[in-house]
This record gives sequence, structure tokens and C-alpha cells, in this order.
Amino acid sequence: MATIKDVAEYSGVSVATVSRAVNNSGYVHEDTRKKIDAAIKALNYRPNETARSLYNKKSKIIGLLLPDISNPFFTLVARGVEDAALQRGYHIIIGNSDQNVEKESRYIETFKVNNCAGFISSTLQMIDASQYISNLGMAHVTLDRTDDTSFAVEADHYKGGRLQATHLVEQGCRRLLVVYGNQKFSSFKKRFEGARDALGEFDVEFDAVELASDEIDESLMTQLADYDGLICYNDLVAIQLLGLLQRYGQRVPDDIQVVGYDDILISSHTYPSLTTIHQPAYRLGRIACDQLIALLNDEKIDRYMSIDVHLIARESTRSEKHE
Amino acid sequence: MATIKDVAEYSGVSVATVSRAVNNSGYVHEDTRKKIDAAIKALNYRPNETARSLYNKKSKIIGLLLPDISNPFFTLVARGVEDAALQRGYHIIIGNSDQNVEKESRYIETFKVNNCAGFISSTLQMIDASQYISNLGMAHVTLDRTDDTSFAVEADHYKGGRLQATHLVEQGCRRLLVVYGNQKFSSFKKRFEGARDALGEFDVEFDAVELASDEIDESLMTQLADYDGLICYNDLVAIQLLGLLQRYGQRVPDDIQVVGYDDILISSHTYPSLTTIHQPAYRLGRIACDQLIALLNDEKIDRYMSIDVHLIARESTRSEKHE
DNA sequence: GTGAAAGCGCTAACAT
DNA sequence: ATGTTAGCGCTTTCAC
Repeated sequence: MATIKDVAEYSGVSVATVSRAVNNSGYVHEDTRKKIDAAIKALNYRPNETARSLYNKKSKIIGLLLPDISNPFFTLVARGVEDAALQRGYHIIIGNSDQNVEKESRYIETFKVNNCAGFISSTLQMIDASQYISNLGMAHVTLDRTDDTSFAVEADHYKGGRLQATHLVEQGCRRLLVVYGNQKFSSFKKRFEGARDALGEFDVEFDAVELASDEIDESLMTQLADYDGLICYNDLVAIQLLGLLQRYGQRVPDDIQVVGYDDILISSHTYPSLTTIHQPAYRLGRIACDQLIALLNDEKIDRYMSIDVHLIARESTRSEKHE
Repeated sequence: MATIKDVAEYSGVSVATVSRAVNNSGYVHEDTRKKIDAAIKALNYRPNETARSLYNKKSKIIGLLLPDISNPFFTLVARGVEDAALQRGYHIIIGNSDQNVEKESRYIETFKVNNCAGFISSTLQMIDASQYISNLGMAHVTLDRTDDTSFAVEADHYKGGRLQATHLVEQGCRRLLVVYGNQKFSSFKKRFEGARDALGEFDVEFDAVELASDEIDESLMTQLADYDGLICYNDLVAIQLLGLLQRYGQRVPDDIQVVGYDDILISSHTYPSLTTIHQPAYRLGRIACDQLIALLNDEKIDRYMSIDVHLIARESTRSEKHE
């Protein structure tokens, strides 16, 4: 691979001039610029980013720390981040924390020692996370799962929860089960609170149960039979429940209605298709990335951004008009 | 962030000695090692990987070029690669090519200028790809979508195709539709060939049609009604078709049986759950990564590895025993 | 066993 | 407008 020195020799100027030409910094005569461009093309020169980032103490790489990329929601977030990054000349390195504090800090360390410009995370479980990060001196934006101290971008989960509940009540449900996720995550917590508050206002009876996606099996059926509506904290769980219910002869939405959360791609393809809350995962990723880059450029950004969500009515609830 | 120089001063030795201690290269007295370890701990020193990779001309980062991480299959592959990499002290930077030649080469270039140790790809559409890569002097392993010139790891798609066809015929199908994917990808090509050959041997009638996942809508129903079995080139398509069929009153598996390919997570949760070919996506990723790292360590590896696949019988076909 | 010094490829003073 | 040079943090000869 050709280096800047090769280009300098080939075009008969110094490396400083080449550097100036490449970076459009400082003066460089039109004629010499032409010579340099020719040399670059002839030698197929590309600046070595490692050397650049060693000097600058910042690379053009953004870290992205996700709980688990196997979840289609985060996969879309990642695409959003990547596309936004690419547009501005950055690249991303992805890490899965698996909700594991040790992996988390290992990744943050990795980002640091690789001179990442900053990172986006949606999973900080570390205590004193923001303290730790600011010590590291890295730019940081929090996504979807928020704490109160960092820059944050998230969907309006409280509203999402309210929408789930409201829709089901409007479609006639009177005996609901709210299936909620791990409450230590702000996103799940707010969804639950939204649903709970709305249900309270409607004065509709409901039970609530925490359910991890790997805990779903036939043993649930006895409970499920009691309800005429299910509010699920994400689509993955909703789809599993949908399968389970049908396998045991329950008709959806006639016997029981189901609403999910996320609007992952598959949710519109199942039968019945899933009524759900659409969160703009891709857009969330883009925005978080744009925010981070703004931060890197010392632009002022909002400390907190809330992104709107809306309900998409499909076949798993009784609403007339489907999309 | 503390540098090697800080550690050297703190422990009263030279940077060279610290470097030797950190890397376990060359001699360093037990006592001085102790002092250095203490200094490292006190200063919370971590070697700057950028500086290392500038010197070594190789970073501890592996590039991973995927067609689209939104596809759950590739998502699992990525997890496999990541986990394997992590175990050996590497990290990954992921790029989505979106089947786009330009993005492809941009990413490969990115890998190069960031001193990536090597990369894994499952999507090279560039002409002369292997030529181009070997010019770059990067280690490279091809995954799932193979050409003949690189090191390659892939599942046995021909067998997978045969299994799909054989199963459907055994379950009584006599009029099949093979829904196949873009034949320029070896993986889809081999699946189709396997199914076609098996069907030929059984002397069973079939039609074949190429179908992208965004081309699926009601207009297909007139065609679909003619068949008693559907062989799909992946689960995503199979699930969409499953939904479509049911929405139009076809009973699966009574009227028509469906078999998918990939065994993504969701396939066991739909109703009816999907009979499919299990490809070990995670393991594929791990193996590809292990191969690449072996390559980097100048170990001898097989030029081509074929990984076994098997059929998982579920509710979308008539087999008695489900998993 | 340890240290001095060169150099990986680049950028940014500073001098000219 | 261009060149010289120091230095980013590290590893590795090569002396001692």
C-alpha cells in the first residue's frame, strides 16, 4: 500500500504538501495539486487511518453497544446508525453486551483503546456508568434505554404503553393481562406504566406478569384462558404467545386480542398479523448517530430527545380498518 | 489515559522494558515485572491499540461484510463471528453491503485503511474479487456465498435442497412449487439444484418461480392454489407465504404443506410452526472466524469446509412427530 | 536483564 | 506556497 511519502516522492513535493492537498488544509498551488492528484491516482494512495487516528487521538470509528443484535429491533437500530455514520465518513464497530456488565465494560474499553471517536449504547447496567464514561473522555449517546445523566434518544414508551391499552379497551377488552419486561430497563418500565395508567383511567381490570421470552410454554395456557386481551412488551413475545394461543384452540382476535410492541418486520407477515406499536428503530439509530457526531463537532444538541410512536392496527385485534 | 511512558516513569524503568513485560516478549526480571504490574494497576494503563497497529501494520480487528444484517440469519452469523473473535482477543467491524458492489468495495477499503487483520464476507459481487483482495494482501474467508477461489465455509445447501424436496414428497405432496432465490448466489443456487434433482428422482411434478421477499402479495394466490406443497428458499419468505395462504383460507398443512430454509428463531413460534432446514448460522460464523484467525497465524486450513444441515419437522408439514 | 533510539504513516507548527 | 521537523504511543533491533 502506498504511503504519503511515496506520493510525495512521485510528485516531487514534500509530505507536508501532500497532506495539505489531501486534507484541503492550508495553501497548495493549483499546479502542484494536479501533480499530487495524479500521483495519488497512479499509486492508488489511501491515507492510513491508523496513523491519522494515532496523531489525532480520535478515529473515524463509532462504537455501538447493543444488548443483543439477535433482536430484530436492535438490528434495525444498527442499520440506522451505520447508514448515518457512513454518510459522514464514519464507520461502526458493534458489540453485544448480552446484558452482562463485564462485557459492557470490556467493550467500552475496546472503544477507548481503539481511539473510537465516541459511542452509542442502549444497555448500560454498570453502576456509575456516566461517571466512568466521562472519565474516559468519550462522547456518548444513550439509545432507547435511558439513564438521566447522558445525552439520550428514545421513543415515547409511556405513550406507547397507553396506546396499547387504549386500543384494546376500545376494541372491547374487559379483562386484560399485561405481559411486561424486565423493569430495570427504562423502556420496558415506561411501557408498563403507560399501559397501567391508561387502564386505571378506563377502570378496566387487569393482571400483570413479567415474562422473559424463554419462559413461554404450554404451562401458561391455563392462565391465558382467563383473559380477553394481552398487552405484550415486544413483538417477539407477542408472536410466541399468538402461536401458543392458536395451538391451544383460542381464536385471535375473536376469543382474545393481542397487541405487541416494536413493529418488527415479521409482525406484518404472521397470521393473524400483529397489531403493534411502531417504534421507528431505524430512525432512532440515525438520530442517535447524528447526535453523537454533532457532539463530536462541538455543536449544541438536546440533552434528551423523545421520538413519537403510533399504533398499527392489524388482524390480532378487532379493529375494522387494517393497514 | 496513561501511556507506556507514564508507566515507565512511574516504575523507574524504560519504555522498552515495560513493553517487554506487557507483551511477555524478551527478558524481564521478576522484581521489575512486579514494579511494572503495580504501576499498570495504579495508573490504569491499557496499551493504545492504534499505536500498536500502526507499528504492526495489523490491528486486532476483523472486518465482517454481510449482505444485510436485518436478515436474522446473518445476525446469528455475526454473533458467531463476534464470539469467536472475542475469545481470541479480536473485535469486529460490521459492514452491510446491501448487495451493492460499490458499498462492498468501500467497505473492503475501509477494512484495509484501518489495518484490519483480515475479513470475512458473504457477499462478494465484485468481478475479480479474489484478485482484488489478494492485491490488498488481506486474509480473507468467504462465508455462505462462495466463489471458488477463496477460503470458504458454507452449509451443505445442495443437501438442504434435497431434504426439503424429499420431506414434502414423503408427506404426500404430488404437485410442488419451488420458490427460489436469486441464482447468482451460490447458496440459493445449490438449494434449488438439490430440490430439483431430488424431485426429478422421485418423478414428481413441480413448477419453479423466483420470488424476492418484497414481491409477495395477494396477486400470488391464484397461482398458489394449484399446489399441495411449497419449497421456499428461506424462512422469511416461507413465513410470509404461510400468512398469505391462511389469510385466503388455505389450511396448512392439510391443503398445502410448506417447508422453509434457515431455521431462524421465529420459525418455531409461528402458527403453524415452520418445517425447515436447520443451518447452523452461529456455528458457521464461529468456524469462519476461527479459520480466518488460523490463517492469520499461518496455520494450514482447509480451502473449503462444508457444514452439515438437517431438516426440522414442524407443523407446516404433515409429519407425525414434531420436535 | 535493560535502555536508547529508530520508525510505523500521518498532521501541524514553524520556518522559509 | 512549500519544506523541515517533531511527535502521536508503541515495538523492536541493537548495544551494553
